[in-house]
Amino acid sequence: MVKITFPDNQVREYQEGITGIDIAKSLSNSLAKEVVAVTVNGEIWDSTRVINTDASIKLHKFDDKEGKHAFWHSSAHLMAEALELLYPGIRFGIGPAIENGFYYDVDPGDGVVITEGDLPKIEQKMKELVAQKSQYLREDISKAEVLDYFKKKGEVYKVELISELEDGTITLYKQGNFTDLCRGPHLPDTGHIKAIKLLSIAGAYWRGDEKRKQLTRIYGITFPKQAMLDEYLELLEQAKARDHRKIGKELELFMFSAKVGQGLPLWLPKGTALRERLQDFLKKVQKRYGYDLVMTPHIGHKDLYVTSGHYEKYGKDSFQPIKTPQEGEEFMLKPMNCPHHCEMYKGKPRSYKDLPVRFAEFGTVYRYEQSGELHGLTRVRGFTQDDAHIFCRPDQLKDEFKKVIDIILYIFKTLDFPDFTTQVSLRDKVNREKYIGTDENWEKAERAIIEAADEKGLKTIVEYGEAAFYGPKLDFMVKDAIGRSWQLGTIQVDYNLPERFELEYTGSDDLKHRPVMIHRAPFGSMERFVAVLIEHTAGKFPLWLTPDQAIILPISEKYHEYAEKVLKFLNNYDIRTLIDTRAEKIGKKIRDAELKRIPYLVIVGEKEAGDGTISVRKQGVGDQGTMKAEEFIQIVNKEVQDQTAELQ
RNA sequence: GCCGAUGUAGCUCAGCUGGCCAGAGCAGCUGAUUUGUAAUCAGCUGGUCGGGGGUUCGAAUCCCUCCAUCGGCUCCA
Repeated sequence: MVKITFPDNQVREYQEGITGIDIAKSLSNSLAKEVVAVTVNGEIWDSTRVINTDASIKLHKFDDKEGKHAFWHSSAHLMAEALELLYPGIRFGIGPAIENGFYYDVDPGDGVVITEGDLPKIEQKMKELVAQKSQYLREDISKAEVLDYFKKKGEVYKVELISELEDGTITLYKQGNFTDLCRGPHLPDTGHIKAIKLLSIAGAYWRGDEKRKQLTRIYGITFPKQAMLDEYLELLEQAKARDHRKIGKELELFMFSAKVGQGLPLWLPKGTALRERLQDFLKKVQKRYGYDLVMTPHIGHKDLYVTSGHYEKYGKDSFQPIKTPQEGEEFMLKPMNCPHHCEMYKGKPRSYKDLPVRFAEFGTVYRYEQSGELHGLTRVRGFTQDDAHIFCRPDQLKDEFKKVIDIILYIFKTLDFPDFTTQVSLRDKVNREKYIGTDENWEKAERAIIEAADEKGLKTIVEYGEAAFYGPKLDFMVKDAIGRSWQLGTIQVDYNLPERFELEYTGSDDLKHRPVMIHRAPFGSMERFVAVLIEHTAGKFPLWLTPDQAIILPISEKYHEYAEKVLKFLNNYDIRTLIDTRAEKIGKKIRDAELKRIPYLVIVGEKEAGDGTISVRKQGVGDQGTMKAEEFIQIVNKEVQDQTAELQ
């Protein structure tokens, strides 16, 4: 007998040779049908693998992370089996489970191209294989034998992978006629995979190396129930409907022009109004936190970036320098604001009493992003950072860091991003040559960040090796309304630039000291943030931010005069109001205003003109009844105040 | 930059196994209607079929090339 300990510490005895599935069966038959994997003493196993010792276990269904992983990984194998049947001679790279589904990188062979049009056919073949309910069989085989097997098959990618594994036994999984190198775990059989959707196809370099062969990556997702797939596809539809590129066009917020150049956003009047309002908001917050607003030009002398080190690191891949016609002096489009700010810091002698110095700038920068990487407003070649650089004494670092965290938390709160995660990026534990600065400084900075985050109650993930070469950082990822994560704000400690620019302050000891720099951008960039805000709100911006707060809809031309009066009145009270005087029926005007996501629709007709009132309709909600314009102004002001409460 | 796909009116899309003057809906304009909470009716305007080159008697349709967009890869100060 073996003793099996369950997650709730309950212990039961079973026969030796029992499997996860058997244990599940002993609890309930329905559970047994759903179990896809089992954690045994901390290791994830197939639910069909025999347990011969005492063990603590946890059963996994599709609804937990481990279960999904096994499910999708098995699905990747299933797809591979289908591909091998459809494309004889196909070679396989890797086929992992990912956050939403799985993919497999394949080399279809010379001259063979798999396109999206082929996906239904592959899906169909997978469904046929599901019907066969082939078991996933685990085998331990010696490395030499496995190598031999894959070599004979001509699986060059697998051979490469196996060669790098340690000697000894290697596990293979086999289902039907398909055998793959794999650690597992896998489903008991293919019959579990009830719903299949292959989503897209893309090129992917073998082992992520652009110098190596580009394989074909096929993305798919599967579920144990058709209804779950339908739900997932529905979510994708929703995401599509929220696409900031689509909404940005519809609401006339921004546009692109091939003639102006790719990746160079043009902010239309409505988008500009939105962005200006966001910037005003930030300016106000930053002013309160002791920032000084500065402005610097869009270009800078090449030497500036040679000094900062950026020229060496990024110069080759940037927009190339422009030259003055007479002297041939080289200037670069500003790729970041910090070097300018460093020069401003150097503009006069600084005393320890002056620190921290905080320079904030909505600085527009230009970076040569690879053409394939451009994406709406989230990845562009010209963008405006909500940038600031704090120059402080080392002893002020932690406090300054905490203040920046405060700003970011406040911004997230005001803009209604309640759900976010943070990541502390530290030096690599082993490989330390790539970092500049002394060990002492690094340790100080890393400790400052961790403590600051901790004291602010942030739950952080710590990632080693993710720090920038010049210092550790703290990144903020927000979750949007439909659960997607977006990387936004960042706070970075920098020992590099103060060194390179030889920044100094005079200490109380009358000696020269080197300040520490903090780079921080709560939004990252205005472009990126507006994109995230659009996707988060689906274009229904909060009242205080939205370009147009209300629109007056006269029932007919007869009430235009009264409507104009109301318009003037509302605008006088700073309610951003439009009017729709088209010869359309009220239903049409309402529809169009709703589609434009205008928060309040003000309807005026005979009744309202008669007794000097307005009829208010709230976007997405409906009729709010009749009231005096004064009353409406109060409602709007109250809502704006509530949304920006702590700002007052 | 790489792989694959796409590019037809301001927008969404049809036509694309080569062949009557390239179509529809919405938007726009004009007129009628004077309207009560998500699309009033009629008429009209509008297109170098992404640009260039080629094949052909004939190209939106086939080929080449460039540009842009989309999905990924790589990159991201």
